[in-house]
Amino acid sequence: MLELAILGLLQEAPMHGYELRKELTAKLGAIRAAISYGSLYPTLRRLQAAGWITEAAETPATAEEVPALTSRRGRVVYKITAEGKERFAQLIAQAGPETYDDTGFGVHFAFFARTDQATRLRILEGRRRKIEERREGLRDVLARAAERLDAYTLELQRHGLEACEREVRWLEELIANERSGRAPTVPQRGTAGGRREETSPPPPGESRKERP
Amino acid sequence: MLELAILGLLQEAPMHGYELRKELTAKLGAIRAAISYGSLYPTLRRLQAAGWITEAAETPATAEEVPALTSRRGRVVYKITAEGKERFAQLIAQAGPETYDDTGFGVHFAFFARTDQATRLRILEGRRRKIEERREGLRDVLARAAERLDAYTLELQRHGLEACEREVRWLEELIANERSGRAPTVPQRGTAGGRREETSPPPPGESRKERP
DNA sequence: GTGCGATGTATCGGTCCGATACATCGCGGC
DNA sequence: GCCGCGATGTATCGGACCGATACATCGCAC
Repeated sequence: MLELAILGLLQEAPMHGYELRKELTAKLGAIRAAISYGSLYPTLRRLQAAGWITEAAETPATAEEVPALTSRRGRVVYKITAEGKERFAQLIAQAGPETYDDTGFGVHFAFFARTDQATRLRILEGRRRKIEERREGLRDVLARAAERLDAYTLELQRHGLEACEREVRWLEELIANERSGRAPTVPQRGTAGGRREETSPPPPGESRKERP
Repeated sequence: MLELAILGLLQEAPMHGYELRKELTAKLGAIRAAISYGSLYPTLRRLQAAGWITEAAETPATAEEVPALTSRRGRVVYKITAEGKERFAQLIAQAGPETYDDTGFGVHFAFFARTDQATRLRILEGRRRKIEERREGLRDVLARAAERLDAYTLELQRHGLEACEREVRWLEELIANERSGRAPTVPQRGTAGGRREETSPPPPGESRKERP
């Protein structure tokens, strides 16, 4: 999952680790907490070893002045390669079971602007199916095992059930939107946000802006 | 987290691994997918090594008949020890930062019936604070970086923001409930569920049923 | 009588996290 | 002048947890 996210971000611009983490946090903030360096750096190394990204160290021109001590560890800028772009396209198009769990779906969704419509639809429907299953599981527990559970556990289930129902509705709207027409904007429900009155969503036709 | 959940469940009744997993899934189904055996069994072993639980193998009386082949691996029933109960009480009362993330909060909440009111309040408020921070982060992104993001990413943030606002409201109600009176039941919003019209929530006074 | 789904225990490789360490840079306060 | 301090920046280590996999038993439907 991290691999996909990094490849996707580096496709927009070359970046160094710290920057990458900030962008990742901004893009995925809705679905997960900030990514840890303990995952980020090893993954970068892995991607580099596989040849999906390359490293372009920022040596400040006059480097041979300071031989060994202090060692001047400049920022390391990472850049996606042609193979990396292929890899990203492959990862974004193929949908395994992990594509539909909370994190996997979130990451895929965050890169929907670079995903073709058929895949978008497939992923949205897969996610809906998964949430519907979770919802049914919760309903079963609530209907069949309610007397075995204490009031707090019950309230937790009720809250979870409501969240499932809400997400299914959200997905329904997105799917309907996707099928006929474009633009992911779900009709304003008056509630959250406040801003974005007329922010006309530019038709996100497939994946414009292929080259940097 | 798994450690806490296992200790909590075993406090209600001795169980073997498979059963434990099912109960875990029923109790925590609202917050996370089914727990993996790849986590469960190693954790059981760890708890056993620490002395929090003991193993009571179900050897069917006539065991010496079959010496080595087929080896008859009966179900292994786990039982919590006195030290384990202490450990549980300690874990449930102390709240580190991990207590407020999605999984940690869910597990703690699921055992609120065995938690004293002061701790319940502390955890609910900590959780609220954390969600409020996440909410502010999302609002910032939406307000300040909206034009940098594509329509799909924006919609993801909007959905996440709404979920945050909803959870804060839920927590507010629980906190208010907790402060004055008892019973975690949030006033019915007509939506989800359908059942539970008059299911009078039995006053879950602190932790009744201490001994099995 | 035989296959097949539920029950049941267990391991292995891999992903990701949290804590920790350490170095540089700009800026405000004394 | 210089000192601390928060932001920037790279990096590792141990541990928690997952997904795939393997294997064995039991009951029952066909």
